[in-house]
Formats: sequence, structure tokens, C-alpha cells
Amino acid sequence: RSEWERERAAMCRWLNKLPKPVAVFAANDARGRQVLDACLAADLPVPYQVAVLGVNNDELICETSQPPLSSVAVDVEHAGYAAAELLDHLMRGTLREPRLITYQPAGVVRRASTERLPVTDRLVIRALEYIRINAGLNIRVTDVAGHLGVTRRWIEKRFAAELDRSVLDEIKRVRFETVRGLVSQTGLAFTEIAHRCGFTSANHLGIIFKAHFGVTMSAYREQHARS
DNA sequence: TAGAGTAGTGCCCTGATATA
DNA sequence: TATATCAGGGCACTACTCTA
Repeated sequence: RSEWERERAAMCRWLNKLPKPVAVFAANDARGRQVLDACLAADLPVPYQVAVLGVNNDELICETSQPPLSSVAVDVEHAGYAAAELLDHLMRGTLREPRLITYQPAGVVRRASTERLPVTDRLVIRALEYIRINAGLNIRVTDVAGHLGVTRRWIEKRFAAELDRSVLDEIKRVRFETVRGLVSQTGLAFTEIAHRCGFTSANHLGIIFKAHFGVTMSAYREQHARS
């Protein structure tokens, strides 16, 4: 077996021993992805029993992980300037004594791996996973129930007992998060965003976007382009 | 073994939402 | 804006489990 397979087996044993729910802070995104891999192998649902946070915000790793990995974004631009300044002092011979340079991280980029959902019911966890993956396909509550092989009435009651919100609320929440991300982080046409997120038209999406966020999609995009 | 409690389901009504 | 569709919740019923 490969070295990683042996290490993953050890990581699975370690993860299984930890009290749940638990959060794991990985030294970097690659390591965070390995933790996610071990959780999958150990049948530990992320983020419901194990939350995982990486460092570096490597978008390729974070966005292609399953679920997407939350990560601490490092302020590399600031670090580069600080290093260049230090190098300049060294080259000029103006550095009197060694000094430690520290700088703040740019922030935490939140993704699904750290979403705060204290859920223990396996059926509800499966429903949440299905919704997270398929919310953009205009799914309905009956689709979620059908996927799980239970009735709508049953999944609704289990949701209410476990999460204090309805199945539909969760579908809407995930859809709006997707819409918000596409509006603020891409230059996609609103028609395309509406299509991708399961809305029949950009007009209709615009109406409910404003009702939900209090601003039009154009204004929201403009605000986030400036910030 | 009978009764109590619980889980699961279907039916139906009301209100909300999507669409033309 | 009217209409169709869907979600949510109450209620009743059945099946199952637990306990005395």
C-alpha cells in the first residue's frame, strides 16, 4: 500500500477516537484535503460531525474538495512587500538587528467544510448533502424525500426536529448562497446566473433577490466590486 | 398479553410562491 | 393579476416497541 494509504488508515483511527462534533485545523489546504479524504473513508460526515479548516486558500484544492474546504486566506501581497522591505534593508546594510515580521491573514474564506450545523440524524445529513449538491437544479422537497426513499411528511418532521427549519428553507438558503456567490464573484450575465440556479428568468430572480437581500443584483455586484 | 407510547404515513386544508 | 402548483402543518390511522 502507498504511504498515504497507511497514513490515512492511522488518521481514520485518530478521527474516530475524537469526541464529536470536532473541528480540525489543518496546517495547509493539501493537508486539509487529506483530512476530508480520511473523514470520507471513516464515514464521518463533514461538517456535521467533523469540521475542517485549511490554510492558504488554494482555490483549486478548496473548490474541488468534497465538500468544498474552508481556508485561511494568507495576505501574500502584504508578505511580499514586507519581505522586499527587509531585503532592501539587508542590501543597504541598514538592518541593526534581526527582527521578526508578522502580518495578519486576509481572512477566513468560508465554505461547506465548516458550516455550523449540529446535526446527528443520518437521514437529515444525507438530505443536507443532497440539497447542497443539487440545489441549483431547482429541486423540490419531494425530490429530497424521493432520493432518501422516505415520504415528504417524514423528512419534513425529521428536519423540523433536528434543524428547527423546513426542507424548503434549506433549499432556498443554499440556492441564494449560490446566487450571491455568482453575482459577487463572477461577471456572469444575470440571465446565465438565473439559468444555472434553477430560476426561469432573470426578471423573476431579480425580484426575489431584492426581496431577500434588500438590493438589486446590479447594486450588489457593484458594492462587492468596490470592496 | 394488554395497554401505553412512539414512529411512520396518508389525507386534506390553508397559505405562499411561481408563472403566464 | 389570476391561476396553478407546491409546501407546511394538523389530524387520524396503523404498525411497531416497550413495559408491567
